[in-house]
Amino acid sequence: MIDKYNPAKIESAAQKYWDDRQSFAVSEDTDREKYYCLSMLPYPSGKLHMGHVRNYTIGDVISRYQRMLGKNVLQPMGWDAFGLPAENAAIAHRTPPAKWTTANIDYMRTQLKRLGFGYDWNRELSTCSPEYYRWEQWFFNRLLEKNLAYKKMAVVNWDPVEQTVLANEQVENGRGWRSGAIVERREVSQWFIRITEYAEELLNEIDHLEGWPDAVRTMQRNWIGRSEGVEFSFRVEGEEPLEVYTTRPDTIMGITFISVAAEHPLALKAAGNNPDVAAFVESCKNVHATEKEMETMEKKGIPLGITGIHPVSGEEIGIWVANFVLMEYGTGAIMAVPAHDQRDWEFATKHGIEIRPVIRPADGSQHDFSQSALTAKEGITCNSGVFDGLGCAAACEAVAEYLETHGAGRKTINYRLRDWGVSRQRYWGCPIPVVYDDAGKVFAVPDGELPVRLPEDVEFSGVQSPIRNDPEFYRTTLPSGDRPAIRETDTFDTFFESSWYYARYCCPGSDHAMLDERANYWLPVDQYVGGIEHAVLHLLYARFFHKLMRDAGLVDSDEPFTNLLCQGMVLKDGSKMSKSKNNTVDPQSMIDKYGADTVRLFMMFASPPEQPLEWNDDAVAGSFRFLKRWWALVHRNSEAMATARQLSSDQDLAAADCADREARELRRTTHRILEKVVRDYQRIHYNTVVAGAMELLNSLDRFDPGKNRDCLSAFRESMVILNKILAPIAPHIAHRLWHVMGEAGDVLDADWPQVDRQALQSDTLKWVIQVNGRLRSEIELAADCSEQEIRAMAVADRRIRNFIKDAEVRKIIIVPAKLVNIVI
RNA sequence: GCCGGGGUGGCGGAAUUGGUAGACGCGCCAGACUCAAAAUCUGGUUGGGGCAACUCAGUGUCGGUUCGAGUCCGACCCUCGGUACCA
Repeated sequence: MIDKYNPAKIESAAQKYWDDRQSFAVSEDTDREKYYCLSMLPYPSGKLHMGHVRNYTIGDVISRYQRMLGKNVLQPMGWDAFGLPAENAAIAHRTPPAKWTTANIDYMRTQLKRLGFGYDWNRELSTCSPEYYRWEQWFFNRLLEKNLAYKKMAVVNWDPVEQTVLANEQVENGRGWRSGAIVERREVSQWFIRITEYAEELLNEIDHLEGWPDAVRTMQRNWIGRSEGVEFSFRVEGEEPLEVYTTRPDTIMGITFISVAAEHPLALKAAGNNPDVAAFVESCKNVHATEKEMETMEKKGIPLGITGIHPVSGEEIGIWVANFVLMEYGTGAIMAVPAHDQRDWEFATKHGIEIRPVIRPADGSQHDFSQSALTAKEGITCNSGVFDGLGCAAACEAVAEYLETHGAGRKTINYRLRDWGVSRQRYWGCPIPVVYDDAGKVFAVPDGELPVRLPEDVEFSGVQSPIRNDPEFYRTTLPSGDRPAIRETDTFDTFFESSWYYARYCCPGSDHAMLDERANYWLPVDQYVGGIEHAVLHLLYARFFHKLMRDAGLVDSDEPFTNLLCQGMVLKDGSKMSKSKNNTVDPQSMIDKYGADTVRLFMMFASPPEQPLEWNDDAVAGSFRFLKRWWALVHRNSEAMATARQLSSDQDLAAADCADREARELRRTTHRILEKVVRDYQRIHYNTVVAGAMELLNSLDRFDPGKNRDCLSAFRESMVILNKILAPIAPHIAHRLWHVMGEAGDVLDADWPQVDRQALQSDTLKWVIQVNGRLRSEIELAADCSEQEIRAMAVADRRIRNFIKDAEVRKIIIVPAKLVNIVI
């Protein structure tokens, strides 16, 4: 009677085995090639969801495969533990955020261990621990020293009922998510990091990130949003010159009005004298439009009653305030050319402003300016005086040069990217380590006094950050110690923590430095695995932080992540699993029912890692069935395996020239599959790896190893290969069956199998015969047939003769070892 | 609008550089075992026609290149994701 496959039992035994031996603890070893495989760390929300399981299984398969290739593999895990949900839970359950977070971490850690992921738990970190965030505060001091961190006023979402700042995600249709009150835009002084200083490098380096998906690279390029143009000014009577930015200086002679943003100083000043303008400016302030509304929003505006002088023509141009001009981009003011910009065209048409064409199509065709603007940057300038008759590119140059020589403007490069605002008016985050004197002057907290600890034993009744009302926290003294000071009560954006954790994993226990020399052994990360939702923010901030750390002498690489894999979503019934859709499947219930190996196997088998995965309960049962069949096969043949081991040493296997036809056949199948599996492991196409393993199991199931010695050793060889190719995906059962088969050591550290090219050779070849490119017949010929013989045999085939009949054979194409195409 | 994926059986998905379309699995059908069912095993399973050998059609649509196209080129349709009054 064979032992029944009992996943719960063998999985906990395997996990204990690895744990006792510290199988996944690694250290620096310059003799071996290192491989750093990293999965994005989870937010400890309570329990794992299927997206986590998929993400971490992919990472674990990569890690275990790389280990079998002989590399020194680091795979760490930790917790992105600061954040808003802890505060919400605190209010709902009257538990301090720290307690709630720690309990979640403890539970989720047991879940990760239950899934058998090969993490080096000695490196585990939690971003909410003072040992972690003190280095973040220390690094902030370095940024302050370099003037890469600064304070300025910035607009926030303010909930007037709750008297608190809201994150963008907490604003729903312009209202606070909890209070339902209309959200106001309020200016608050906040900390910023100068990411724009690195915009050029962040953009240029994208070209070299060849191991990243194109989608992510494109998104980052668009996010940085570099554009080349010209900045110039209009003289305004009694005012400072009005600066505008344009990417189309070639259309400068077509300007018929100027627009400024509602927050622009000229608009605010005009609002002081003109109630209509004031009303308009006010109406713009309260619009917190959703994307959909933005799309269809009407172009509204009102004249300010002042004019600017055109820098070339000297013409007086009316200045308007318009709702579609953004204060945050460029100079907050634009030159408007309705003939060649669609928004300006719509605005001019509505307000009866002149549309003055200054570009005509290069092909001589006519454009109907009463219908739309001519926006293509291909054409010839006209009605433009000295700039007439130029192509757009040449005209841009000419205008830029004119403005420069006349002192009215200059070429500039503009970025859409803004400096990174890192202040959050929240409790559950890393305290920003500064204090203020009574005049509001900023003082850094000296390195020696770090960390500024976040009090964890807090009463969380209302919505306000408890430290704002906690004098014990905010009352302090200046670094000099001689005067009272007020401590900053804002905390860092949690993206701050997740921007450098990958480096900290390399230096566990380092309590004298943020990073030490170990970081340069492991970095950069060879393979990063995570969700596409982090394509821009997290991945851009982490790249930025890496460059900051490089320039602070902490790391010597330019980029943190060499290869990036973004796994697809987990779907159920065609849509993303989510609580709101009530279509979630709890991973824990699946693990309890089938075991970790089945869940891992199904996840890898159901679709390629980068594609979405459709959850299917029946198919999970199919994966379980496969593992049971494998289990039974190994146990059924354990005696044969023992005999095979006695008969043949490894050398015999490698040199096996198998006289037996069936043994040769099995070896051919095995090595054909192995060749494919090796390619698919490298391509990270695990679904076809599993398909290959299933095919191999099907062959082994039908094979009789007892026939003779050749069969026995071919069988053992194939069984060993099957175990090895499944080991990264279903590691527990592989571990157990490796020992059942009596193989030495752990499969975890077994060598990756080599394809035996000789085994792929065959005495005969199957040829596909086509007539005019359509499959018509097949023949099997000796492998050493000459081309002439192949030709003759193909034409002589019964079915082929039937197709050729008396038609003339014009050509015969032979694809070596594959097919013959007869053209008639 | 722009950018990036993706359209292949009843379903999830396979198919190096153009070379046997549908690997592998799920589901379904039939059979074996069983008093019966479950489990397990064996066989079948793209659609149409035919008793069969066989034959015709077929990878979103239309056209093209080629001895040969799921794969390459052109135009279009659908779908998923991202993103935007960015001047």
